[in-house]
Amino acid sequence: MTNKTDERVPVNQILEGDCIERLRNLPDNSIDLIFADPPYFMQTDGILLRNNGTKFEGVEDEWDKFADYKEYDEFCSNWLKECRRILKPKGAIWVIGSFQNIYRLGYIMQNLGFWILNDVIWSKPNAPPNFKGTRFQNSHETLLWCSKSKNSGYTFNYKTMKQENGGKQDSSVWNIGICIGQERLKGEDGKKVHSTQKPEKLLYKIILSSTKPNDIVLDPFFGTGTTGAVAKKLGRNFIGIEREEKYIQEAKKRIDNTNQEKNELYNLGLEEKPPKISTYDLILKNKLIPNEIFYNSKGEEICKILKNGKVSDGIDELSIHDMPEKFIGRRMNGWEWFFVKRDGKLKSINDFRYEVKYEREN
Amino acid sequence: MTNKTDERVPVNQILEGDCIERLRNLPDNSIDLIFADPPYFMQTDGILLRNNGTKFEGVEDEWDKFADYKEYDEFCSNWLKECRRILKPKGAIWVIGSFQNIYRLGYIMQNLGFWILNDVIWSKPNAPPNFKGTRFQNSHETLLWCSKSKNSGYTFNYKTMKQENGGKQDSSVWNIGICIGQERLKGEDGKKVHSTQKPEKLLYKIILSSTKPNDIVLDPFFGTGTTGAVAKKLGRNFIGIEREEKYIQEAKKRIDNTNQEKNELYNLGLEEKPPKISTYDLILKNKLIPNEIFYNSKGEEICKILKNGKVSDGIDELSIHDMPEKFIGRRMNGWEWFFVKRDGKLKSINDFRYEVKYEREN
DNA sequence: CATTGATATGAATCCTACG
DNA sequence: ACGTAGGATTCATATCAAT
Repeated sequence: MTNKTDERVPVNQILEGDCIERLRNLPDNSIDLIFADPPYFMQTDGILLRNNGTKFEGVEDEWDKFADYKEYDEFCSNWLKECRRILKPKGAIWVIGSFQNIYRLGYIMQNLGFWILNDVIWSKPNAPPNFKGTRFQNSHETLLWCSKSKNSGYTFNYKTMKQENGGKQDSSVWNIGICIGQERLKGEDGKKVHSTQKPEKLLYKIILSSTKPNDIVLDPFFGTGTTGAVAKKLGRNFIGIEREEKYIQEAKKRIDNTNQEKNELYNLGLEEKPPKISTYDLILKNKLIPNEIFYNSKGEEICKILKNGKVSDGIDELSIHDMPEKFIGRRMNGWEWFFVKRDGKLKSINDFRYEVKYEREN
Repeated sequence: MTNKTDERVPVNQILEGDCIERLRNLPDNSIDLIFADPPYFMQTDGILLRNNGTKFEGVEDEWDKFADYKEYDEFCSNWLKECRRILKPKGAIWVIGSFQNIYRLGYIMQNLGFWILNDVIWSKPNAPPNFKGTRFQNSHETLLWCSKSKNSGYTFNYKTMKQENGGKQDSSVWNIGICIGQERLKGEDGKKVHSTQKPEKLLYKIILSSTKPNDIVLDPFFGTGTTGAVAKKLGRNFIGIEREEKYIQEAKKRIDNTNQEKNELYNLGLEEKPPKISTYDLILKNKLIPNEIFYNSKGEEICKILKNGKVSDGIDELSIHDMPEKFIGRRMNGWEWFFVKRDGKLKSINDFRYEVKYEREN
């Protein structure tokens, strides 16, 4: 099943030119996810030497220069407004920054109506040290994940991320190394192509957590196309916007050499909701027997199932979700709380819903 | 040696009443460090809560004063302005918040002229989970450490923090558990006094890293006085501002039951600079002999020391810091780079400075 | 081939006291 | 305020040469 496509939305392409102009050409409500890695406005001056006397090559690019906060704020306000316009109602945006700019971005985004879902910390185990010993080593960057507005929906593939995190709920602090080694794109001179290339693992978590297959992921500061490469691997569509020809060529080459990866996880099978089949349906299908006993997970007799699908403890006739409250003081998901006996063993009543679903489909 | 005290500054007391009013009564340029744990703005229900979960009482009966970002921003702008006014020229401020409010705070602080030195992540290994599985577990809070302005000085006890961090430069991500167990204040009913009391370890790192002994640490949202208790332990002075009588009583009791801890680390011996004794002084003291050879650490002959304290390689007469550039291409700390021979063994010229210092003091 | 050591480098608001 | 001289300062990882 593919998403509906809007012919005005040019997917899997890099749009060359000014970020704000290109955004203005995109239609309202057409993008599922935006990842934006804008200039940070680092405000460094002079040169920084390592303790061994070599020069640290930070960001000296023209694209990171702004006159003052006012000019930077205006620039960001403009591209963020366009981003919000083109997002689908249930779309979301991720923005990355560091302490130099992230407080500008967060403030502006809240004022524009974006709703922060999480701020995520990219903790870098291999960040450069503070050579001069003047502050704490700056070993993280910050990501803002926002829905379009306070009450708008959004995609979050909770179970998929839990699985990826070793079975534990994924948290707002991500430990990911900076992009070095083979992954770091280098030119013929052996120097890094882009001064701030992001690691694919970062984009992997972003895209996997908050898109569905075939969604459209837009990156208004595409650079060397990490967003495009990861989107392609995961079976999502991308749109890149980039001004500099040098980066565009590298990105095209990179994405052409990237293939979609076969991995069932990316199709979000873990996110599938249980089949909508009621206890009454299970009785009609002869999965549950009217008046048979419902047990809890410890094998204690709790109540019996009635032929109308409700359960009774001899006093009250309640839904399977309300009955647990009489025993443990709060409502529960009855599908996971109740068991019946089959061949002398406890069997979750939830299993029967999947059996019926399977039988229907085969 | 104690710091100069300003009689208008009431140290080691809790000032009862409205935060901004109390701040207004403090003199300009009188405080070394501020730690602020301000109310944060919960837009979900329109109620303003402290990070410790207690309701924040603004100006009497004006709850809706904080009904939107604008009013919250004004409140923060007001107390932050006062904080900046009362800070000494080389003073600094730490502010803690979460994603709901930290972007307001950071933006306002930058606009007021505060200069961010680091944003520090308090990563909580035992944070409560996201019960509904709707987002990433929010497992961190953010601290902003700022100097009064871009070029103002500040205190950073680099070597002390490096020592505390197992010999490695301390970083901007701090892994500290939330406050539980014995440390957690509980009322007579056995219930916690605060829902999210700050751990002492957090304040310990803040105060130890950025104050000197006897400095004055002000907390305008004092609560139950974690800042005061840790300041006392470390041999620093505190000033608390708190509006609620209940918390003032708890804080007083707590601080009275706290004692200054004896630990040489807190006196910042590690931060001491080498004695200011020149090579010329060492010649006068007969530690160095005019025209003797200076070696590098490999025992190679580099130059000779002249009677005026400069060194000469037969061509140039330079300082001990400039001479290494002729041999390895960059300036070095000559005190650590040069050696002389005594009893046939290499001896660092730096050792002589400590010898002279010791002889002077005894 | 495995191991060791030297070298290179990464979004950086990176010195400070004194005259 | 500004210039100058003194002198303090680095972590993880990849690569490559040497053993």
